[in-house]
Amino acid sequence: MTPDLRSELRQRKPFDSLQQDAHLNLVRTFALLQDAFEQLFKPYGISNTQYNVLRILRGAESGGLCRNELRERLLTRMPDVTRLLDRMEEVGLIARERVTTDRRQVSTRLTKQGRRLVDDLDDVVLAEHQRTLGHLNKTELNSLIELLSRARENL
Amino acid sequence: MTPDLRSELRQRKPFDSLQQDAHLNLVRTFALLQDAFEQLFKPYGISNTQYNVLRILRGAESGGLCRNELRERLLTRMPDVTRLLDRMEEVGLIARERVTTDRRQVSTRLTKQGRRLVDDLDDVVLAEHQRTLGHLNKTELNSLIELLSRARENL
DNA sequence: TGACATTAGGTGTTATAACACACAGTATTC
DNA sequence: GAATACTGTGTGTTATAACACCTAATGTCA
Repeated sequence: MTPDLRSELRQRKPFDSLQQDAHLNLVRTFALLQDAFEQLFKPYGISNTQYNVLRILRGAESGGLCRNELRERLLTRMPDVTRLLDRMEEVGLIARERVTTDRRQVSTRLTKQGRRLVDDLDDVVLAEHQRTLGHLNKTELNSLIELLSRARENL
Repeated sequence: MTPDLRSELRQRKPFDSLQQDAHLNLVRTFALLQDAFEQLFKPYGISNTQYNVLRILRGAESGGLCRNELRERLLTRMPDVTRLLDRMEEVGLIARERVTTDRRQVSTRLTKQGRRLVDDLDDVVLAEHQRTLGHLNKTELNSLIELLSRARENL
C-alpha cells in the first residue's frame, strides 16, 4: 500500500473530489521532481528553466530560434523570456543576433560553451531520471504518460 | 489518438528515455493546470500558494498552525513563508499571535474574512476541477493517482 | 546554574517572475 | 505610397521567491 497524499500532508477530511485528489497528487509530485532537478542543476549554475532552454535550442533544427518560437516550446508559461536570455547570454551560454530577413526578430542559438554544457549534462540528467522514476516499469510509465496526455485534453 | 507532447513542442528527436518522457509530460500538465487555477484565483486577489494556505488552515484541527507546521503541509517547497503570511495578514485573510506556552512560536489562523473566502471558493474550485479533469473517468483518475503516488516513492 | 546547542521565527539583500507599456520593423489597405 | 494595424522585442516597475544570516526562547547537560 503506497502512502497516500492525504496522510502525508496530515489533512483531516477526504479530498472533495477525485479530480482534486488527482490534481493535488500531480502538484505534489511535480514539486518533488522539480526540487530534485533544481539541486542537480545548481552546481552547474543553471535553473530548470535555463536547462529547458538549452535543451530546446539544441533540439532546434535550424540552429537558432527567435524569442517567441522559444517561448512557445517552453514547457511552462514564461512571460519574460527576454531577460531570461539576457542572463544566459551574460554567462556565455547563448548568443543572439538580429535576423537580416526580418529585422524585428532576434535569433538565439547555443554558444560552444552552452552546447558543451547541455551535452555534458546528458549523462547526469539521464541518471537523475533513472533515480527518480526508474522504479516504475515500462507499462507504468506508458500508462502515466497516456493518462497525463488525456488530462491535458481540456487544458 | 491523443496528441503527444513531442509533436506539441515541435521536438525533433524522441525523448531520451521513458522516464524523461513521463517527467516532461508531468511538468507540462502541471503547468497548464497551475495556469488555469491562477486565472481562477486572480479575481479574488490570491495566488495558488495563498489558496493552499487558506485550505490548510481551514483543515487544521486546532484552528491554528505555527509557521513551520504550515510550511510542512504545503504542497510545494516555500522558503519564505513569513512574508507570504505577512501579505495575507495585511489584506486581512489571516491573523497571527504569539503562543503563550512556547513564546518562540507564532500561531496562524484564518480570520472570518479568510474563512469566508475559502468557503466561497469551494464551488468555483470544485467546478474548475470538474472542467479541467472531469473528462477522465473514475478508473483513469484512480489509476493516475496511484501512478503518481508510486512516482513519489523515490522522491 | 551556566555554557552550549537547538528550535522558531524574522530580516536584509539579491535574483527572478509578472505585468503593463513602448518602440521599431513589417504587412496591409485604400 | 501614406495611413494604419500588426508583430517581435525590449524596458520600467512592482511583486514574489530564494538564500544567508540574525535574534530570542527553549532545551540539555556538565
